Amino acid sequence: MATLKDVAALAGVSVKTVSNVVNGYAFVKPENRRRVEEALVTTGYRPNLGARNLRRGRTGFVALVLPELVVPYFAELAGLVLGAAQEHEWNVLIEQTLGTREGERDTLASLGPHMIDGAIVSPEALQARDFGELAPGIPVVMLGEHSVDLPMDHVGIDNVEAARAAVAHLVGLGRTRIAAIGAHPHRGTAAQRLEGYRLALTEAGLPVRDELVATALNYHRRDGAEAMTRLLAAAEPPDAVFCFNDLLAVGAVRAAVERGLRVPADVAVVGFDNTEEGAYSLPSLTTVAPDKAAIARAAVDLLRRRVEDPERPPEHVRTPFSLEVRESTRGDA
Amino acid sequence: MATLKDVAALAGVSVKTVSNVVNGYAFVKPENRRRVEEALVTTGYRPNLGARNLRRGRTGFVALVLPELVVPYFAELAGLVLGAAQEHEWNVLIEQTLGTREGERDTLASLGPHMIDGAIVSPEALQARDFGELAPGIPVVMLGEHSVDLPMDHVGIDNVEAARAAVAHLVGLGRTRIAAIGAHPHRGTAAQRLEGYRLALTEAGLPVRDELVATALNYHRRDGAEAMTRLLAAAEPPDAVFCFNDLLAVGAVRAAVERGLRVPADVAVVGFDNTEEGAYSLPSLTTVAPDKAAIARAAVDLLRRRVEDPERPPEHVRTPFSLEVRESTRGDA
DNA sequence: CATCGTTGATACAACGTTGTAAAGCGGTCG
DNA sequence: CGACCGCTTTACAACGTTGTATCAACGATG
Repeated sequence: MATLKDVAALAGVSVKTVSNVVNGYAFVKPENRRRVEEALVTTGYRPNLGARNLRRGRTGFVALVLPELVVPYFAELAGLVLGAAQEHEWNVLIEQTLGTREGERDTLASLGPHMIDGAIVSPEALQARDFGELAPGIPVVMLGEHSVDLPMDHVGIDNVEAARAAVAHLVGLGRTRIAAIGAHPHRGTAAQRLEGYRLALTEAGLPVRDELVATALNYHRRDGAEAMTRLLAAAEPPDAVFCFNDLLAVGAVRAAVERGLRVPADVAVVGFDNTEEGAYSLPSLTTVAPDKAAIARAAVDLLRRRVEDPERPPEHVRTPFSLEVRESTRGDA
Repeated sequence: MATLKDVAALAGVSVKTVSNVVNGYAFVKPENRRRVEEALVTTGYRPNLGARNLRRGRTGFVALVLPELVVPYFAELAGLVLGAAQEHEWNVLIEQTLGTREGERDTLASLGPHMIDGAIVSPEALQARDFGELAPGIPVVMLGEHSVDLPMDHVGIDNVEAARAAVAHLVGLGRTRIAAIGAHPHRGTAAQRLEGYRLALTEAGLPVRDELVATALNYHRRDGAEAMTRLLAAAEPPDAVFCFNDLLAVGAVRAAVERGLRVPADVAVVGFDNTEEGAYSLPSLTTVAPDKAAIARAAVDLLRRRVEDPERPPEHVRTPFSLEVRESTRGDA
């Protein structure tokens, strides 16, 4: 591997002059610049980023900390963050926490204060406030969970509003026994979506029944199917279900169909996340569609600004969402 | 951020002694060791990996280069590679090439010979042999494409055999007009799966008809739907389809259903990759199931061995696969 | 008692890069 | 003609870590 020293020797100049050429320093005699550039090519020089970063104090790496890549929402988001980071010449280190508190702690602890310039974190089990302690001094942007009182940068949609819109849509279809799947004891976003659900019901003059709220400890397809099965076993089963993510919805649809029900005729289903999978499933899923590209862009941008100025006041960015109405709530499925 | 120097000052020993304690060097007086360990805790010392790696020549990073994370197969695989790498104390840097030749070139070039100890690459557009030129000296393990003549480590299933098994299954159901979706001018795996398809047909005494082989330039759901639509528009439409991945299969199923056909009664569908999505779709997908965990483990393991001994002869690891039979080819959907 | 090996600690250099300070050069101005 | 300025280049130190060499103290061995 060629180093600056090798290039300098070949071009007959000092190491620093080569460094200057590489970094675009203005005052280099054209003759020398030419010679150096030639030497750069013939040696195939590539800067040693480790050394450069040691000197500069920046590493050029950001961590993206998320629960699991098998969840399409996170996979899609990760892809977009990768793209957005690339534009800022950042490399992205993806860490999976598997949603456990330990996983999230270990990840942040082992990441260390050195190898990354900052982190974009999608917390699940871990309380947001833990991050300040675990990763002191590391610029962190939070995704998803919305806790205005915390002094951290944050990007996300208005979960209460989004859930409300989704349930209002079901109300508009004339459904009266509307269930929710995805309640969770510790997840902030779950609490918010549940609140939106309750709000929408109350506004429509419908009762909020506890037996129509199903808990899901994970947000996988299996959990959606299990929750739906429980709901359908009740004396008065729901005629509509609002699921807190698309995977739960896919599982719920499958469970309903396996019991011989028609979607949406017998039970309408709404998901959340607008994953591609939901657009092609049978029936295709009506879903809350957050602007994932906007989230990715905002997160990377926020992180960049935070790295540049650690003292700036924390910012909360609300990204837009829309409701994508498809077959799972439309008549013509 | 505390450095070795700070810890040394606090403990009243030299920097090197602290380094020795940190690295588990045996001969340190118990008294000093105690003092150092205490100082390590109170300062909250974390090693600067950049500096350590600069010195050691290893970085502790591996790159995972793949087309796109929105493709569930790659997302699932990435998750497994992350886990396997963690066991070897490697951090994983995920790079998306978007399947373009430029993307793959740029990625490898920019990764540089310095920041990573090695790379696990799932090539798509790029020819395998280009890698030797682009990333000279970087240990690389290839995934998926199987080209025995290349002197590189490689992990993958036997694509010809797998495709043959899938098509043989359709033959066994009594289907006679079996189509294939996913032919591709440049992809090695596509060629192999096509070969397996042809083999199975020939073995069954069925003709191989060109009009039943549909090309797909990408392997997304949309491409599967489009290809299926083309196939169904023919004078004699197929009664079964073998798709080269699950996404194509999902799209194909959707297109068939939209035209009023029943799956599998009118047309049976087989996918490839055994993504979770296919297990929950309606109907659930019969699919070729590669052992993804085995692939991930083998790839990381191969890379570790290659890093340790760059001179060892290249190895080709065949991982097992099975055929997961589900509703899309079974009667009871 | 000289020699040796073991245990324990340290100084120094080096990894490859870049910021700082400074110096060499030529020209212009007072 | 000396001072000063702008351009160009360089030597040096430093980022934080670890390998090598060295040194000191000590007990055991010949």
